[in-house]
Amino acid sequence: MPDTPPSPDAVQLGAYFALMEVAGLLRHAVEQQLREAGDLSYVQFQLLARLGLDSPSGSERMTDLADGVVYSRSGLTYQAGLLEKAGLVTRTRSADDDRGVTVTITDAGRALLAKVLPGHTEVLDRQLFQPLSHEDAQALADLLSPVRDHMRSAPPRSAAPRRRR
Amino acid sequence: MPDTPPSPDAVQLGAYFALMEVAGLLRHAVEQQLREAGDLSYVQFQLLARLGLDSPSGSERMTDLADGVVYSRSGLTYQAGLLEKAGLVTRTRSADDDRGVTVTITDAGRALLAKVLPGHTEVLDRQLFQPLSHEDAQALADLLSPVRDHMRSAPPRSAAPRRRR
DNA sequence: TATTGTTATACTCTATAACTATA
DNA sequence: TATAGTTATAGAGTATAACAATA
Repeated sequence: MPDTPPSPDAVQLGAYFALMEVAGLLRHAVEQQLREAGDLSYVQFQLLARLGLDSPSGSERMTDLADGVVYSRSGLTYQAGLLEKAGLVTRTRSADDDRGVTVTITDAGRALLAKVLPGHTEVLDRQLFQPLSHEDAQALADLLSPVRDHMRSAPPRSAAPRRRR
Repeated sequence: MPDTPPSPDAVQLGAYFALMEVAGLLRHAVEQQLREAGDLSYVQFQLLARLGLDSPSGSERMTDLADGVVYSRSGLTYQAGLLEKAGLVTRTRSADDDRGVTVTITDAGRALLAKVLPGHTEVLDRQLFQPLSHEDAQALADLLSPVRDHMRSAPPRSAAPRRRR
């Protein structure tokens, strides 16, 4: 009897393709909504949501913001620059480490987030949650949360010239 | 007692953010592997996989290829052009409809797909499936398949000047 | 008239490498 | 010497609109 092969079988491959297609279609849908409702890209929304919803202080360091958004440092600088130019965040030197930069969401940023969220959740309801019961949503979160934690802790070993954190 | 609100609650929002982050991180990881192993973008891999793995004939019309890959027609033309230039697909006028174009994967395309897949599944094992049991993978596929079907049938109502299909 | 696909074009985004400044 | 962030630059990808050809 052969060992259980380590390579994904049909079920795993199916889960993978379904995951990627759903996420891709969903991202496309919410990106349109965000663009129309607030002239935001999805990445910009992610950054604002992280500052405005996840962070108690509304502030985070550039390096910490990069985690989970998976960007090159220059890409984050670019996006933060756009948000700052739009008045949605500010950038100041970090208090404890003079090399660091602290990004803080502004009132305008919070206002835009609040303005955009209702339509955003509408899209989520229509596109993602309509075929899912509340229990399904819970099950989905329970399945994906450990994966997210695993991925965060096991970043793709790239030949990157520099490492984050 | 209030009705169950239609807007996503904390559980739904958590599922949504987990889904998007996992898919984003995973895409980033597989994109690197595809680029190194076969000089393919993820979209190009999706197109080749659809032709080489899903389609029995190895052929599909441009319009059908656009479904599920969520592109503008011009974007699909661009990607198909790249694949054709690389000798991975051919484009011919469709037999039944002279307006249509049939895209067919070549032997070289199948060979590249075969060359790239082992490393691809390695990344999947390491990044996505390590924290998931086989039953978890099955559950994930079962949860997401109906969502995918729903999304395919309910495309984002865009103000697009033209509609697909 | 509607649909299929291509082209031209402009724009957004991302990554690499070089650079500055601080730890 | 290593880390935080910026800048310059180049390349890939995407969308819009105008277009040609066929149904």
